[in-house]
Amino acid sequence: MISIFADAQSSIAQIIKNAFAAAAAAGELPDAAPADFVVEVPADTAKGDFATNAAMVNAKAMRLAPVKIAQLLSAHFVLEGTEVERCEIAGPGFINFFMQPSWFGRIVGEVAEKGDRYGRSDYGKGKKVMVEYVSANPTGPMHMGNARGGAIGDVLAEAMDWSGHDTTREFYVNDAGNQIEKFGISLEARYIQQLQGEDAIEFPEDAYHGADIIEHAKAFIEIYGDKYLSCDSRTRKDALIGYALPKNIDNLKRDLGRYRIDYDMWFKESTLYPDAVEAVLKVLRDRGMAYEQEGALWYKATDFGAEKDEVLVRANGFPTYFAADIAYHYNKFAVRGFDKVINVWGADHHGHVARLKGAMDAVGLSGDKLDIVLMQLVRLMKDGEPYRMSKRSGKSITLTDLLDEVPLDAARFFFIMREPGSPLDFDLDLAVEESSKNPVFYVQYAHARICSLLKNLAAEGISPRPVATADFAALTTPEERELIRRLGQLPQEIIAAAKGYDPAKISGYVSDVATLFHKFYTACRVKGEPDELLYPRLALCEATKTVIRNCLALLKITAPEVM
RNA sequence: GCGCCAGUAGCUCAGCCGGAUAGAGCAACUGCCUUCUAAGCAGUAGGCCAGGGGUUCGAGUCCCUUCUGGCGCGCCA
Repeated sequence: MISIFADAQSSIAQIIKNAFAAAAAAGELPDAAPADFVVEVPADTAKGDFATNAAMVNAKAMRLAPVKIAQLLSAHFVLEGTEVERCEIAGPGFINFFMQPSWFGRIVGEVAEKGDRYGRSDYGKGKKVMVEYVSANPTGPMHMGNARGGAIGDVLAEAMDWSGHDTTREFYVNDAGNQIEKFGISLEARYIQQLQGEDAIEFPEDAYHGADIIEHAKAFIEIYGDKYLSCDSRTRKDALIGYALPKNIDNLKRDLGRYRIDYDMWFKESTLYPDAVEAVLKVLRDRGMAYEQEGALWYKATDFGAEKDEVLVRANGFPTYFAADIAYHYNKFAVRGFDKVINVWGADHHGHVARLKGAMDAVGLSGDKLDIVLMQLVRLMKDGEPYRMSKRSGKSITLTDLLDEVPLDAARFFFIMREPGSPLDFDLDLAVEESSKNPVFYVQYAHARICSLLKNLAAEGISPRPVATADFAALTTPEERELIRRLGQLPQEIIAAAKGYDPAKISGYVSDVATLFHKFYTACRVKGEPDELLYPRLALCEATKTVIRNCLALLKITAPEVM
């Protein structure tokens, strides 16, 4: 069972199906399987707790007006023994259902009973899932895109975990290949410049211009001096890389840790060389998916619908990034046995999606098990204008800069508020301002308000106590009913976020709960009410607190008791 | 040129498998604190859902097309 709320939906669906069968048996409706219908929460909740379009979707096939079908169906509804109190036909043919008061009481009871675990489900049935995210180049600090990818991937992984998947969080460390060579060239140039002056060597245009490279060179000189000036370039670069790369990786770990991201695995690309890469190339050759041409080894991407083939091994003998990536994903599936792998990538990598999925098919695995969440890049805004980093100074806004200026809770919430596919403008001015306009404060405020209320009542010797389901019948206002109905949906919302790869569902849901609580708080008092009203309301406050806290825990955002 | 994503209120965005009067936040204006936190609530104003065709009982949602914006199409990663 996922939740009492979900049970109600399926039980209503069953009532409708039974009615279709009964109406058919009575010769009132055609004896055919009814078209798929939905049981959902109506936009206007005054219309009912649930609504179905069952009559409307069948109007055409059954050659009857929607309202007529609705009437025939509702005549066959068997509501005895269910928690549906009544139903009515409305609008163009909707059937609306109203639940019994005890149903609302059971939801509050469910939240209280499950506590910290309310929202968890076994929907994923323990399926082995990996979420790989950020995987920033270890050649420098992380940028805003990494910050967004980090929040999205991390919350997605949490949603997977909460919805019953065996979840692994992974960072792929690109510590090999061309960019590391470029890293070495950059460090070498700065090293020589530091010792012999700017003019001693020209700094390559396509090398890394960041100030962090100079810092590394200086620190390296502190330890080794000019010892590596006279040796050959290869030895010098290797020494510099060997010094700076582990430092950078440690910094990545430190910065992400500060951002509340802890990985289960840091997977190094370098461990794929040479064995895993060669092995996967052999698989491709054996399966006839690779061929030699002009001294390079090519992958027959065209066999999988691509416009052109792809190089696996360059004419100079070095494998491409693509070859390593195939080996890496082969490892994820064939070696480590993941049922599903989700990669969070910047939208600028979308050209890579189809060919990597195709390559999984080509090596005899299934590209369908690999899903890529493409995330539009972040655009920095300042004074209402796009803010571009200075190329000359090489300075750009890093994740560390961001966290120095913006509260962590706000940053995490901000980055997942928008669905991954929408571009995100990050307003630097607003970020620096630590504005209370940020929706995260709104949610946290609701939590703090509940805590304060509970504290005040405790001071008067009143503390929450178990309330019999039947006693929740006292909660009759629309504000109370709407809040409870929404609380009941948490498990499904988390499943929806996991299923749709959309962390924004969680932030949207918890904002909704906060709104409904604030409305309830304005409309209904707790303190000073007679016991038969006070205790059910107190239980509702407790349940709301639990739901908000659980959502914030999932988002890795703090739930303050006082604001 | 080809491909992917997007275009909804002044701004930033929701809108689930096609359904009931198109929603929220910010900005503007008006109310609500002698009673549990006003970082809140209620209300007013603001819309040719980019344009045009089509499918349907019904389209912001599906199909075609045009326009606009972002990104991608390396023996880069």
